[in-house]
Amino acid sequence: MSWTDERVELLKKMWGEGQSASQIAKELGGVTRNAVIGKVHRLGLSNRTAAANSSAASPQTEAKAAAPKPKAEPKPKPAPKPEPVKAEAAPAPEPRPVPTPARKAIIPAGQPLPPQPSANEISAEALAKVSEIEKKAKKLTLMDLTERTCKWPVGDPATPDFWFCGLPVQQGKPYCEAHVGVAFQPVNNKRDRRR
DNA sequence: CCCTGATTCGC
DNA sequence: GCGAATCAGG
Repeated sequence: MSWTDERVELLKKMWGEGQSASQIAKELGGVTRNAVIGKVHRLGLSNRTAAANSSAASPQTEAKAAAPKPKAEPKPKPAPKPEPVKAEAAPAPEPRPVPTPARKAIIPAGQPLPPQPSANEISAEALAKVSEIEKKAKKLTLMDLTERTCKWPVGDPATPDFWFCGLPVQQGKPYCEAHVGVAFQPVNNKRDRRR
């Protein structure tokens, strides 16, 4: 793949939007993030992190014209416009989005899969967070899972409505932040006296 | 460990 | 000019 005009433009656009080199590379396809970064530099773009200048007055005259930035593209994460049109059937706000008992042969990565907060009491906070997250879930299928996609199962595996969260996992864990929250809930009241 | 960008340097 | 390898943070 070569840097056609279009590709360069997309690169510029995305870079300007603050997308990471890897994301840009993924979008462009056929190039690695290194290629993207290299190009960015050659294009004279680059460095948005220049704030790392130590107070030390370097001999290098930093004639930096950090001014003309008509770049008025706030492009933040716009308001989450949840469609008023909600699913039908049973959006059943289960108080217990408890995963499914399908973690049998599923889940490739041979991850721990400890969850099942069934008998556990999960904070309403966490639950709310989870249901919230599930809206953003990428709804991956088993085959789409990778070492770094949240493997939290949602729905009934015996149903076509079954999928895995798929959001970026929290480093190390097999789940995303929200799911780690409910999955690895402290084993609290477990230390009941046995005596 | 994963991810980010920055740089180098052979091609 | 290109980008893999490598470097340097987080």
